Parts: sequence; structure tokens; C-alpha cells
Amino acid sequence: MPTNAEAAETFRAIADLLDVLGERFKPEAYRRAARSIDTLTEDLAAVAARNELRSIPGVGDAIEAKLREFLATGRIDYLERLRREVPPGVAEILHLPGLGPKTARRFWTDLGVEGPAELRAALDAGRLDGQKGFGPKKIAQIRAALDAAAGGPPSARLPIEEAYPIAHRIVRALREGAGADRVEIAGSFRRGRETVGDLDVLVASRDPERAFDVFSTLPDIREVRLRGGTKETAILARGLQVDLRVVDPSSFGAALQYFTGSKEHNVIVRTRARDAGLRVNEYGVFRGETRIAGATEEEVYAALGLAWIPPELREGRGEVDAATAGPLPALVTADDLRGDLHVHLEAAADAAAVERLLEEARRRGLAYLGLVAEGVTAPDGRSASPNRRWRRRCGPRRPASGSSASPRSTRPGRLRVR
DNA sequence: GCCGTTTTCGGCCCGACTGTTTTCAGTCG
Ligand SMILES: Nc1nc2c(ncn2[C@H]2C[C@H](O)[C@@H](COP(=O)(O)OP(=O)(O)OP(=O)(O)O)O2)c(=O)[nH]1
Ligand SMILES: [Mg+2]
Ligand SMILES: [Mg+2]
Repeated sequence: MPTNAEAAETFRAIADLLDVLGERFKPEAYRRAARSIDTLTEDLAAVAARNELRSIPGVGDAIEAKLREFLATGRIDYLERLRREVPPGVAEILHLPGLGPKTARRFWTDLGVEGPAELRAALDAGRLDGQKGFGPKKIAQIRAALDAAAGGPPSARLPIEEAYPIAHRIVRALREGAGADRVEIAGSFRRGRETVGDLDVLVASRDPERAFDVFSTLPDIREVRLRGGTKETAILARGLQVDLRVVDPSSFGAALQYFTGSKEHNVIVRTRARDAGLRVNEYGVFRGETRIAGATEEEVYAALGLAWIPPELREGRGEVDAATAGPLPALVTADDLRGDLHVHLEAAADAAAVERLLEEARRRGLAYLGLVAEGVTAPDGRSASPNRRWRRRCGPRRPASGSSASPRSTRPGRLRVR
């Protein structure tokens, strides 16, 4: 049975090919469906079994049928047909940063370029020189993008827990060095997604240049990809992209709303606003030329007749409708945690370390803690009882409950559980 | 291709940056 991720990937492939064929709106429709599948919290097969695929935002008749075909056969005939129409390398060109559907299509149809290797050959032969829209800088950009792509695939999405320390280093540097009123991580990180494709950092400041200077000289910046008056994009040494946006403090709420997304959420919010005769952008909510909100997220949503929406819900899955009816449900927070059953003791941990852990747990309002001590079994398996080993290692404090698992020397692969 | 407290047809968010352009197209967030 194909996974949700494979289904989403397949729809993105369809979107790419439709894009280079010059279709309008359809590629976005397929991408929207793909992102919607990304945010699903159960298997597509389960949704299909309940006959509820159509309830997924962005899934209509045509995409539902393709989803069913994919779940049943692992392939989509429509995609196979598109693949026969478009050489595979053309989609690779589309994926080069800075190049898009218009350019990939033009290379393919005008120059007969069907992949990265042919594109490089065309560049070397000077076949792009004099082409309308291709000056020396653009040509250099394309060459650099080809070189980067030859060095390996673009870096994958990062689990959010791996993004945390990186994000906090950047935030600290900007808070300390950039004279910023506020610094927040927005984007998928703030929405609490399991993985992030990049880091989106928002700064409130009247001095963007100072923030950009601090940011550009962070130790692990590999490359600054673009820099203007309000935003900068850089790539970190490990390949992670960081987008920095700087706005005036009076726009901070609107900018945080914009930069937190998701894109689907933003489009729904902005469409509603437009229907109500308003305009929403990253600077505020406007009636005509008059700004009626902007400093805080609460006032931005309130100006649109909406309750504030927790970032974790901003995926375009009905939360905006729910926010018209009144406040949204309070989400579970770290304060709601009653205990932690997965705490590993470090190898050197002793009784004092256990006491420190308990103290920290109490400080966090936890009622219980599950501790795991590894590697405390004597190799012959005939050591003292688990209770005795626990006391030797962790001191006199008695666990409320406990168990021990050790390899059985006489029956390889089996555990002795006490 | 999707969708509907204006619509079942006709729209589909809004703005920044770059390179190339003399007013804008393409790409991206
Ligand atoms: N209004 C609007 N906002 C957008 C659009 N694209 C991106 N944004 C906003 C919402 C996004 O959450 C935010 C950051 O963009 P990203 O491309 O980094 O997306 P996001 O962080 O949501 O996901 P990611 O994990 O980076 O793939 O910028 C767009 O097309 N329109
Ligand atoms: Mg992001
Ligand atoms: Mg981003």
C-alpha cells in the first residue's frame, strides 16, 4: 500500500510536468492537493475506505479518482502519459533554484535542451548568448545552479527537533546583535510541523541593514542567495535555507501572520478579506489606503472578524471557518504534560543526577518520571537483583514501579525480563 | 483542477528580489 508521502510526491510530479507544458492553475491544484495530503493525520487508505477522500481540501472528482487509482495500483496513468510527453531531464531543470517552468519550457522547446547536461553544453557553446532575457548575470546564475546540482541532491527536510538548536542560535544572535525589537521563527517551525523545509526568521526593527549584517556574518552561513531592502535568503553550511524578513514594529503582527502561513491558510484569509472589501498583506489589514490592523496577530485576525488562530491549526483545513464562529479550542501545551516516561540516564549518572532529574521534573509540574538506565547488567547475567543494581547505580530512592530486561546468555536473542 | 453566506461558471492572494528591461517577466516567500 503506497504511503501518503508517496502519493503527495506523485502529485507534485504531475504538477511539475503540467507546469512545463504551460498549464495554468492545474499545477497549483495538484500541489495544493499534495500539501493537503502532507498534513493528513491518518493513512489515505483509511480515508478512502470511509469514502471521504473528497473531504480533503483540494481533492475534487479528478484527483479523488487518481488517488483511488494510486492506492489500488501504485501508479497513475495520467502521470505515465505526461512522462511520455516530457523528457525527464526537463523537470530536473525546473528544480534548479532560480529557474522555473517558463525557463525550463523555453530551453526545451526553443533550444531542444532536454536535461542538465544538455543545458551545460548549450551554455558552453554560447547558445544562450543573445537570447532575449539572458544576459551575462543570468547565464552565470544558471551555471552556478548546475554546479550546485552536480554536487548532490538538495538537502532534505529537517526533523523539527534538529532545527531547534539551529533556530535558537540564529535567534540569539539577532536578539543580541541586531538591535531588534522582536525576533521570532515563523513558517512551518512555528506551526509545529514534524519537519521543516527551511527556517523563516522574522525581525521587527527600524534598521533592516543592521539585522542583515549580523545575519550575513553568522559563522555557518555558506552563501547569501539574495538580499534586498526587506528580506535576505542564506544557505547554511549543512545546506539548510534560512529566510530572514525584517519589518517595522508597527507591521510585526501582520508580518508574523504572513510568514507563519501556511500558504493555504494565507490564501483563505486573504480571499475572505478581499470578499469583505479589505486587503491583507505582510504590512497590515487595509481598508482602502487606511491600515486598520498590523501590530499584533490578534488585531489582524480581529479586523477580519476572526478569533486568533493557534499556529498549529493554520493549515487551511477549516480553521478559518471555525474562527468566525468564536474562539478555537485550547491546544495541549507543555504545561499539560503530567509526566515523562522516556528519560535515559547518561552513562555517568549517579544518585545525585537522579535527584537533579526529579527536581527538574517537579519544577516542570510533572507527577511521574520514567527513567531508563542502560548497560548496568553484569555480562554473565548472574549479577545482583535488578533492585540491588538500581540502588547501586541510582541511590536509595525507590521507584514506584520498575522492570529490567537483560540478554539471556543461554538463549541468544532472548531477553530476561524481571 | 477546485470551489461556492455573492457564483455550478468563472474566478483562482499579494508582494519582494533579480536581471533585464524602458516598464516588466520570472521566480520565490
Ligand atoms: N500569501 C502567501 N504567503 C506565502 C506564499 N508562500 C509562502 N508564504 C508564506 C507562508 C509560509 O508559511 C511562509 C514561509 O514560506 P515557506 O516556503 O518557508 O513555507 P513553510 O515554512 O510553510 O514550509 P516549509 O517547511 O518551509 O516547506 O511564507 C504564497 O504564495 N502566498
Ligand atoms: Mg519555511
Ligand atoms: Mg521559507
